[in-house]
Amino acid sequence: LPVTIHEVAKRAGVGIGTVSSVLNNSRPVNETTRQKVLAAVKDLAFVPNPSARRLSLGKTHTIAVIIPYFTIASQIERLRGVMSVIAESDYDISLFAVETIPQRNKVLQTVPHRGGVDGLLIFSLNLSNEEVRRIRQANIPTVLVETVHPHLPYIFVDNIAAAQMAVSYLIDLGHQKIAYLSDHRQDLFDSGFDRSRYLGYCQALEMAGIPIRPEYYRQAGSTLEAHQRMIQELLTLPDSPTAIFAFSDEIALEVLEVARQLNLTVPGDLSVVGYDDVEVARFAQLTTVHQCLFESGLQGVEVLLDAIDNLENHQTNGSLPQLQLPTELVIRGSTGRPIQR
Amino acid sequence: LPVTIHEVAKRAGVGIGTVSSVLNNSRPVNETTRQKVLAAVKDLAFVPNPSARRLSLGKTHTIAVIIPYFTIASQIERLRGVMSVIAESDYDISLFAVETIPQRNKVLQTVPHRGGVDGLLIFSLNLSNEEVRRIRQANIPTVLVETVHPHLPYIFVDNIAAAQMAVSYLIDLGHQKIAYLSDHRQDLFDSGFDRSRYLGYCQALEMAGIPIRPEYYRQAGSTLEAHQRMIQELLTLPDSPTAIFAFSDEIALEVLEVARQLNLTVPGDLSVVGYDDVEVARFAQLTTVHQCLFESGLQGVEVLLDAIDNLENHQTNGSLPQLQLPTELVIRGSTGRPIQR
DNA sequence: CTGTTAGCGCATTCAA
DNA sequence: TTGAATGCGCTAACAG
Repeated sequence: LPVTIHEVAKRAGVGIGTVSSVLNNSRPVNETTRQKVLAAVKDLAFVPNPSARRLSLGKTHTIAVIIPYFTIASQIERLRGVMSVIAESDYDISLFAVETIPQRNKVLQTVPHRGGVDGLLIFSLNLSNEEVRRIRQANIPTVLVETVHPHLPYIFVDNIAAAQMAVSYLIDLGHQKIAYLSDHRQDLFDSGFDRSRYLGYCQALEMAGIPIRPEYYRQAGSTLEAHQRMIQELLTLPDSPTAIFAFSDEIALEVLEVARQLNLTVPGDLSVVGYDDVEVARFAQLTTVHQCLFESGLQGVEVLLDAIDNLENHQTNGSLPQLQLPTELVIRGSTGRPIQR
Repeated sequence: LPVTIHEVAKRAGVGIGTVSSVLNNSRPVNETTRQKVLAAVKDLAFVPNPSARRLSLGKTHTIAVIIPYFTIASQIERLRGVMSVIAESDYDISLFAVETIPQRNKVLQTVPHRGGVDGLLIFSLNLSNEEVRRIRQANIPTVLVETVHPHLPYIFVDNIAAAQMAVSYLIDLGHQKIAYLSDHRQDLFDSGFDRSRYLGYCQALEMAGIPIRPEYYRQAGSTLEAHQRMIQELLTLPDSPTAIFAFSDEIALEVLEVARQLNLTVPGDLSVVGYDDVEVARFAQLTTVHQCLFESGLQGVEVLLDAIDNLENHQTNGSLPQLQLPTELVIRGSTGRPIQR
């Protein structure tokens, strides 16, 4: 039932080569015959078969996007950045969300080798050297977003510096008792963000000569209830913190919620800093670390599409694009000077 | 550089037909030669070229998912449902997020006709009869999720009934002054949810003999600030409502926030009901309408994959699967009897 | 049981 | 400027 290039050619009274030429502007065509072809194409509502094009051209016009932590708002924002440039290109997105370790491994083993895509965009996954070796061997352009590897292009945000900036700000406000709230749920794939941010937290404390107190480092519970309980414990410690630096806005908002339940005023009794600057953060008056989420996805595809072009043109660009995106501390109402009690 | 089936055949000392047979179990193969082929495949790390398979089979093994309102948590949850079954199948997902009307129209015109996918899953978009006609003419299996059309299969939630249930619950609690908070941001594509839920709200009031007061119907602002101001206006009305039924959990949470700023107690001064039952709703103790988000996506693909199979086997299943998923009112701490002042 | 051949629909080279 | 022929890599029908 689907109409092919042959039927168009017959209808226009030309050869299939001419039809192809008209459709792709691949060679000059006499204006008269050109119009005949166009008319036939329109009459028959002809659309070239993508599978045939792909086989003939050796190009899929598709990129794979591999995303863990798919439910997290920040990931979606990155993906939106990707889609914003893809929508304007002639590429499609093939989506692979990974939610478990086995799934992660399976996707990473198969997708790069199946030849179903022209390029790979990998979000937030720490790749082993072996995995990177196999990807490079598969000779498929690949760009990392929100994760790094020395042998691959990446778009990255300096989590350590950002965390340090946030905590230093709290210290400058006069806080000495600052806790760090991690979220081990987000570290299912050992992405290392949590470690990086904790490192930045420690560095800031050290620079200020403030000792690091183990009871001020807390991992999130896996259930909402466990999580809430953990926050309560932290806030009702004998020597409870006056400020909290949270792994994410989501966690920070939970802290605000628990603080309310405990009748703690914010920022009077407790200052809270989040991370990500998702939309609700603004509404909740949450001081937070803004990172260029949309932008990171956008830049990621752009680097990837460039890499694909370069591969086609056999341009072996020597240096890998490894970009670092800036972060910014957005100061709102959830932080202030500590009140001495 | 990529290895083809011919090289495998040569290496195994057999014909390409045999290699194909082994790989696809398409016909019986002698166990000895079978092992030889498998060995060659492994040695050469052969992976069949998907483009070639697609062309030969006339099947892309890909489904398109068209999604508006991509940033909304409920959409992501539906998409997760889709991916959960796709991950276990041999299909891939091609993602089309639409954020503007022109984009919506372009995607709806091109994607069904390009032949790049075996099926279409369309979320939350009201299709015109003309658009449906063209889709059916393209003869590509299509399933609607969270929207309906008489001539297409769909997975749907009865918004009217759900809203009516929620508002009736508030009335049963003793509320008479109940407001409905819409979100016109979500209605960029005229999806009609807003209208449906307002209709259910009106029906519940009418059934209870409560007059509908226009000042109790509010549209959300486009900016967060405008939105907040609108909520404030509503809550500080001379004869302000004692209960609010919100279009979504996101809006309901904003109401809770504003109520706090106005020193209104919940549920003492104000009862709030949301819609969607997203994860944070549980944490915020929000009474809300739970709908089967994950499930709706899951069922959507299953119906779609069935439709694709039926198309291949020329089984013209007479009746269109048009399923309605149940909703449930989840009662938490944000609702209670009104306090007479 | 297995090798060979003929498409799948298109882009592109080679003649004309 | 254009038509005809070749190949992309694979599946499936055909013939042995």
